[in-house]
Amino acid sequence: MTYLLPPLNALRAFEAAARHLSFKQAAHELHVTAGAVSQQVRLLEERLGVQLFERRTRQIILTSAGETYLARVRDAFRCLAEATAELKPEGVTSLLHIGLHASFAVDALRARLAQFRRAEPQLAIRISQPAGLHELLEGKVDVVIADRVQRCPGYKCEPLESGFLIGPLGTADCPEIETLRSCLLGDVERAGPATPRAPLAASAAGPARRPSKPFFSA
Amino acid sequence: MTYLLPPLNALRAFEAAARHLSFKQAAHELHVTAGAVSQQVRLLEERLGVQLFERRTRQIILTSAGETYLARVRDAFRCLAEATAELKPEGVTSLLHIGLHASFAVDALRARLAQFRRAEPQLAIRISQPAGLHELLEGKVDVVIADRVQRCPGYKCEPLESGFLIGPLGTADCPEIETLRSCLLGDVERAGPATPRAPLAASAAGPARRPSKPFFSA
DNA sequence: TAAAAATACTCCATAGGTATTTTAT
DNA sequence: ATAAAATACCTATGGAGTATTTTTA
Repeated sequence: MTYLLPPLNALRAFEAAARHLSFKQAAHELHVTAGAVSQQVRLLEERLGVQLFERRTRQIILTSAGETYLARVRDAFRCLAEATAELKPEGVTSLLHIGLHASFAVDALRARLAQFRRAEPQLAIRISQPAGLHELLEGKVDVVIADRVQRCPGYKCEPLESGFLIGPLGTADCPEIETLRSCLLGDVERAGPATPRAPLAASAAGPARRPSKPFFSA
Repeated sequence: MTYLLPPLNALRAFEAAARHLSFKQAAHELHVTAGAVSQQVRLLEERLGVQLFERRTRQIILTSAGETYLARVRDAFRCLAEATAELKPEGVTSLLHIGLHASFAVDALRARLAQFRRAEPQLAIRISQPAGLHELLEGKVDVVIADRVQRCPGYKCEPLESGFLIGPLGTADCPEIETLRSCLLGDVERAGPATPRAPLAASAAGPARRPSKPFFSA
């Protein structure tokens, strides 16, 4: 009972491209370049030996094979996404993974994060720096703290004193993130003795491209 | 409508490991080492923030979370595998991708392959060398010609004059492969003028680990 | 000419290998 | 003593970036 599967990452590229009928838009969604999507799709087509798209100038359209394939691939992905989403409740956000944009000094946030820890003592916290929208999108972190934001469709983006807290839309499910925001804003009363509030350091560094390493180090 | 998916390759490792309840067996199925599977599963668990296996000595067992997850992941994979399998008929084996083990000289097979081309003139053929079970399992080639075979569960393995032709079990669906085997054996009459038969060169080189490059070069 | 896709490189992050350690049978 | 899994370290491949070309609206 061993499944014979095509390259799964290429499938993702195909699915996104087919949904948007555009390599460029797919690339935007996946946070990669159009060239990467083009490559992956071509790879998939070669592997399958089936043409999935018909390339017109400035547009792509699905072949009939591509159309039927899309439907089924999409079902499978939805299935995986749902299964994954429903898996979490098991450990009901016992770990909050916070991503910090490169432009933030961890030290400057230390006091406020300590406050947050006291407010949510049962919650484990992990900090990763640098982190950007990438990491959020890929599920590597649960929230990102950044100074500036370009575009984050599908995400909730709330202003802080200086910077923004970007998290998943369905924050209703995750009150801890609201608490985090409160702590970062400073208007938390119920959280132990008031600590002197260090100002948020927000220097304007270039956007961090990739996380250097510290993900999942522990 | 953008899906949030965990690393898909790690999912494959998990699925195989969960099915076998063994990293080692899973590694064998996936043609990687046990360490690789171990890494991938750990990565997945960290990413999900959920323990999927309980590690005992010399064995692993699924946590309840892992069990429910397995069921759904397996469904999704089956869905993908079926969709992919049913996709081919569209282009009804218009391209046969033949993998050649490193120990075979392409030149020695040239005459017989030419015979095969004449026998199946409508069929496009691609040759890749070196190729091993890997490439077959991963779908990079449709058949492999090798001199020796260790273990290939789930594959049809037929002897040639010298060496073996290894292909998918359901060869009933693919008469072309049978024709190929006939040509390689030499007992083909209906295929044009008889050509002098070059003997199969089968030197015993070490097993080729990875394909150097020529896959999908055209 | 503009805009999207194809293409040809270059690079690096990560998947995977090797070797070693751990642990319970 | 053995066999499976964990782990550390290193290598190499595949995926992604940049730059360029192609094509037609």
